[in-house]
Amino acid sequence: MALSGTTLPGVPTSKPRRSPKPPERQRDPERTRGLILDAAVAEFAAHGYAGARTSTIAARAGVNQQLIWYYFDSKEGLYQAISERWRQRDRELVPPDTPLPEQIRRYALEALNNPDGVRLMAWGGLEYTGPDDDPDHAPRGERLRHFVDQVRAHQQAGRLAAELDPACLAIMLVAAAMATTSLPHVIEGVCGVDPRGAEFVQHYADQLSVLARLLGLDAP
Amino acid sequence: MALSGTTLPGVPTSKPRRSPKPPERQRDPERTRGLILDAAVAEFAAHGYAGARTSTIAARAGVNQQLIWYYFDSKEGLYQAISERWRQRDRELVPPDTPLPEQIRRYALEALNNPDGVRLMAWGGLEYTGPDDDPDHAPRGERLRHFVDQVRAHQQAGRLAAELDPACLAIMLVAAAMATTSLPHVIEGVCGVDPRGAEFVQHYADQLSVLARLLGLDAP
DNA sequence: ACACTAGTCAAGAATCTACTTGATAAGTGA
DNA sequence: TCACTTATCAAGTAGATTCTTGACTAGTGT
Repeated sequence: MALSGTTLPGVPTSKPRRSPKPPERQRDPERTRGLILDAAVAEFAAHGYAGARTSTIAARAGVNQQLIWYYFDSKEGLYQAISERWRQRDRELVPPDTPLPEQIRRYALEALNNPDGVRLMAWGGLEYTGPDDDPDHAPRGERLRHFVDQVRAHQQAGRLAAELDPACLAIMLVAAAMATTSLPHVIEGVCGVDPRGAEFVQHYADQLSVLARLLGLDAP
Repeated sequence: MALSGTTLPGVPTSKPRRSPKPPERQRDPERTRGLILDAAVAEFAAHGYAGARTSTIAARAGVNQQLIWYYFDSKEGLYQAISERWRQRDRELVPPDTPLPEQIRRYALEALNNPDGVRLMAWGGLEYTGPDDDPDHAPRGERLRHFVDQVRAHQQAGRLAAELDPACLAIMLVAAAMATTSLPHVIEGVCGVDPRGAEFVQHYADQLSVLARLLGLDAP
């Protein structure tokens, strides 16, 4: 693949085909990488993988498009890189000893605090093909199993109805917590409000913690 | 734009550039339209609007690509057409006088009976920009408001906790009902089962109706 | 000083993809 | 039977999009 000229053999073109002043930026690889990653998060969150455009990412980052390939090899590589970074940031999301209704409430509030992250998670579900292509699979599973364990503990303590499968309940709560992001069309249709506005999201998050309490998920 | 040849002027090429036998199918416009629509539903459901390819749709339908433009004008027109058809099919989904836990259960079972429809709804949420670009907006709102009314009736009859906002609860339930479709990566991560398999979907749907009953949404 | 590497860029190649064009066969009505 | 419309097809075109090439420049070690 490393052949020099593709069509014409090596005519040593010495014409000065360069504009006189390419004002190159101050070099800072770490910063450049970060700019691209930030722009990529925004773009992938907004349009999903298929809808995202590398040209838009480069423009948003204010760098030359080629740097995407220099740093990340491909669009796919860039996508992997942002979920990698995601995993690291996501660890200190909610202290695990927080009461469950409050944990749930905070998850729902992520729609305000971290809309891109929630959208990435939602896109991930629709674009999901199987655990093998999902770099975030194992860590996410672990995080959520801990949540399920807490639900189960409440059940074993007799606060939550015995008929409920803790894992299913956890999934329902997570899905419900993401609704302001994943189902804005439904919400706007039924309530007529801006489903991503602070007012509604806060109200909705409160309601979700009420639901959790009604089910018996509050502290003993 | 309607100039004939772009690069070369009109040389009346009379060369027989046609293969001898294009074995044309039996003509049946209604059927052809239907084939395209079916293929489009599958493709849009699988990859979303941006990820869908008109060439794939035509191939899946077994027709010439051009027929998409002949019948639907554009990719966008085709997309509108499938949501139009959707609206009609969706009417007789669940009889409105069914008890709420059972309604919810059936919604969750749509993941098995009509996976493409559920996925289209999920894509719609992420691709949603506002009510104006959403042809399904008004009818969906109406359908769901009716559901909310039923929830409210239970509340006014004193069976559902007064603190809960019926609209929010309805949204939570709908979001939860879609989880096997919208969050397969989460489910597989936490349960380790195939989130779209019949076994899990049925279990999950049952659990959802249990939840509805626990909240007081069963018949008086 | 100076060679060497890593970071940046402009320009384009290769490929994809929605959409067009023009031809032609199948139906249709007089 | 014959003009005319409708449905279908093969072969494009235009423009977008991912990725490559080759040149150039700012740092870095010696």
